[in-house]
Amino acid sequence: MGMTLDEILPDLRRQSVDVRHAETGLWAASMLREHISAGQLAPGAKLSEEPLCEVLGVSRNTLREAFATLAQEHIVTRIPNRGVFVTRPTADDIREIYRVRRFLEPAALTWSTDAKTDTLHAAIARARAARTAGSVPGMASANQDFHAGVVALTKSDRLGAQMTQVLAEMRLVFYSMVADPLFHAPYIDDNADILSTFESGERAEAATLMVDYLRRAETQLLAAHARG
Amino acid sequence: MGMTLDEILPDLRRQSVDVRHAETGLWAASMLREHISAGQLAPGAKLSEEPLCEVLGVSRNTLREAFATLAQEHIVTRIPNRGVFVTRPTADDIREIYRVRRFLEPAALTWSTDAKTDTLHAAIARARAARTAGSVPGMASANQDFHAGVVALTKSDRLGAQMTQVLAEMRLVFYSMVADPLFHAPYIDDNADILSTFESGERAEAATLMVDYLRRAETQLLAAHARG
DNA sequence: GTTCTAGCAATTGTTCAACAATCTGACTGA
DNA sequence: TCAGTCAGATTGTTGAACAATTGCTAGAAC
Repeated sequence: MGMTLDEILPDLRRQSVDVRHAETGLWAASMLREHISAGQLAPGAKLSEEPLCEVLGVSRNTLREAFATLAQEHIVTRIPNRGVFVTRPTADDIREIYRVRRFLEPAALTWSTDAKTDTLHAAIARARAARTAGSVPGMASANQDFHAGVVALTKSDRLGAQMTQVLAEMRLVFYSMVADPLFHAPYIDDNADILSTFESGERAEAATLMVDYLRRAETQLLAAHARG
Repeated sequence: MGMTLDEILPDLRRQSVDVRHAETGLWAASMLREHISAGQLAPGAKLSEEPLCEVLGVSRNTLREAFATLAQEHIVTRIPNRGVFVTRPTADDIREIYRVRRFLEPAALTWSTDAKTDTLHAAIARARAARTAGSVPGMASANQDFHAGVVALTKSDRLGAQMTQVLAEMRLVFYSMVADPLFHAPYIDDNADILSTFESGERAEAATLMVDYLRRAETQLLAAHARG
């Protein structure tokens, strides 16, 4: 973590100057969001204003607009007069994340009017492929796609956005601790079970399975988090 | 709508200068949020930067940070190079609001571990009192308290925040049209039914009643919105 | 009279430079 | 060893400046 921002973020600078006379703040926010989600900016890392302005090629005021956006998404934590840091999730954060998921995902399975499960099947297939290939990031990504897809069944932009946000925080949880590389592996079949139960029309049962799955995952993550 | 900001917002100026060397942007945001929620800034109203800076006693940069916050809450709508306006909810917005509520509220009734219903009873009592007193704002406010209280059963800050946000948008919906003064009156008894069913332990039935209630309310609001 | 266009004024988007407030860390003196 | 204090760095906020965009208006063309 002793690397400078220039070393970590080589290609962050805005290429063309005329990217449009509006939304530079949102552009900067999405840039940072991307790099944080990809793990290039680890939890706890300090985002100093001046170096970041330099790297991004925006002014301090614009950068602060970006910080305001990311802080509201809980991706970044602002400590007054101290600075902005990539959020390092606490045990309470993990509990809150799963609290949200235990309402959102079962609700989607229970009351969604949509039942197009193509993307869900695709996500599971991708997860299985990643498992046989031994790709941990692949499994993690496919797993997130599955659960994002479940909430997408609601057809609600806002619930989808909230889920996206929560899943981004999940990535921070994984980055902030040494998680078991095989964490996702056993859950792939759980997802498949949930999906087939849902497709058979037993929605209440699918929701129950989902709650159960989420409880187990939470417990396991909290244990790993406690270990360090 | 031809009034100037100074006429509408007489007491918005920051009183003491030393309110603390941090969070001025959040302070400005909450100031605007309050006045919008209270209806003193009607949907569609333009929030020009320069006059507002004058009235609030903050700089344009700080005000823009506040705008970024409010825009993310959908309280305010930003049109590039045109300005910031108090959101005027569309029919689609209403549908999205109720889509969110139809997942959040039944989910809270179904899977919340908490069952403390004091605040819910209190809200219903307040609604009834407002009804006999003929106070439309009183009924509206008590009704919102009830439904916010339902989601509060989840004990999740984020779901609570999302509900708060959605209810703020509901206020904008009412402000942006001539709603039937008796809109809330018949729903008070629905709320009471839902609560007693929930307390009897029939959670699934309570959730069903809630979904039904929300569908009826949505339909009625959409009709009113279509009329003008 | 209508439609199109050029150009001007007003407003937003963004940057820059400055200063105030606060934190950090190191140095001091018991 | 341990408080106190003092400079240096960083954040919070401001005001002014300039660039880009929009909307309006006054004519020009038909």
